[in-house]
Amino acid sequence: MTTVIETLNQIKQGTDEILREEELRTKLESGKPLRIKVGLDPTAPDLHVGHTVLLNKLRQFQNLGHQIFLLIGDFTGMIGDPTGKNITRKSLSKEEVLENARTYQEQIFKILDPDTTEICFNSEWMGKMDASGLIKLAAQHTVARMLERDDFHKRYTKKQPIAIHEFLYPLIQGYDSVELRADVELGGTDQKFNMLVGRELQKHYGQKPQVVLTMPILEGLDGVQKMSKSLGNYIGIKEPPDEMFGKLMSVSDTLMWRYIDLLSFKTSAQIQQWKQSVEDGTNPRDIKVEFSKEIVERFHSGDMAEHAYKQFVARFKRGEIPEDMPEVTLTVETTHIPIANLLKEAGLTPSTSEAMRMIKQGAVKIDGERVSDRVLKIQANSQHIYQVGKRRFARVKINEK
RNA sequence: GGAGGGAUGCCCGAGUGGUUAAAGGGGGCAGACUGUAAAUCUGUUGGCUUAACUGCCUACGGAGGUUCAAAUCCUCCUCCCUCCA
Repeated sequence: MTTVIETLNQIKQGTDEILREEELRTKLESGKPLRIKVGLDPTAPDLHVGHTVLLNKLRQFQNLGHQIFLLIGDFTGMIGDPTGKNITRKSLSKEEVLENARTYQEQIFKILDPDTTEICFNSEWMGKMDASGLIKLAAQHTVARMLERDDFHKRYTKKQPIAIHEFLYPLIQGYDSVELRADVELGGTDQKFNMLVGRELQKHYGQKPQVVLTMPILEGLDGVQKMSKSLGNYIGIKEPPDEMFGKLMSVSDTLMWRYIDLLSFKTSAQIQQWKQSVEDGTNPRDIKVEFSKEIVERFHSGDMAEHAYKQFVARFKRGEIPEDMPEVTLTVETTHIPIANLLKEAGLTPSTSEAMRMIKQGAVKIDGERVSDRVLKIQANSQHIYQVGKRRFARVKINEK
């Protein structure tokens, strides 16, 4: 029989902050399954490894017998979380929201247990709320307190615009906690403010305030901004093994420790040992390989992880041509096609000008042979392997019309 | 309601009539090197085209106008910021 203290310690591991810990303890002591809320943005159905930091924590709660509520913010999606960009998002249609939700489930149940996961939409109650309800809700908070929120504060002091409706976002998110009667809400550290508003609102509506649990946010591949699809610095959990492995390997030697801390299931003793061995002269690359294999195995399989590793070595250490590559067939009007046009048509470069540049820079190879002639014509009825840079390959077949 | 300031390429940001496809930085891409798609150094970074930076097209919030010539001047419009009320 594990004690509440042990459970609490287990939950605390890897978290950024728990507000307030005593309250969580009291809730756990009640012995009842807790209602755990987590909010999701309906616009980005592609989950990346950054999300899994949070999801793994949710899974842990499930393992302890608690109930997860995945709240899809389809109503709040109309506002868009004010992240410093004053772009008004276009609202999604009902169908799009449902479609996105379905994609979410598909991915999320790779980690969560469907039996104790409930999916809900905040349009359910927000769609019904009328203007007077909204005013009542808005009356629960003050402008000064809103401006305490870090990014509002920054924008305000930097004289950047803040639209009134952006203030509604935290209020609605907070109100969701009221509707769900949440005991605990989980989110990234960037959600702290919104989640705290939930506590306030729950008190106003006569509920016990939820415990707010924040998880660290994983930086993207650039090591600076948070991992997100829109910034293109992410590793998606659905990505093919080779791609996933490569991206993990491209993480810088310093950033890799952050990834390991947040994503690896290795014990902290093991991680400590890794750090020590690098200090003693082990090549960080070797640790990165170990770690990358672990992650690829988690989302694919051990065999695929091993295979991805072998491919990686072949391709980047020995400069070999990969096994799989896209096959493209082009049909040309004449007996030949200029190389630059071919590269564009085959999708290896976005434009012919770019193709010209790549040739000039020595990035283009045909069947492994570097191309230096910018005006090279490729004969029709031929098939070759074309390469641009180290990572773009295609087998292109040219037919004459 | 009044007064003033601003909108430039993926992002930030110079540029106030011509040599501006537009300085500089960031990011991206490529090459070299290597221990990896790390780090570092170098190059490159609108599109189509040509033997050739050769020619053409598109571009400085939007629409007009002045001029041989406009990102730069004028008019109107849209959006944003500041101060006053």
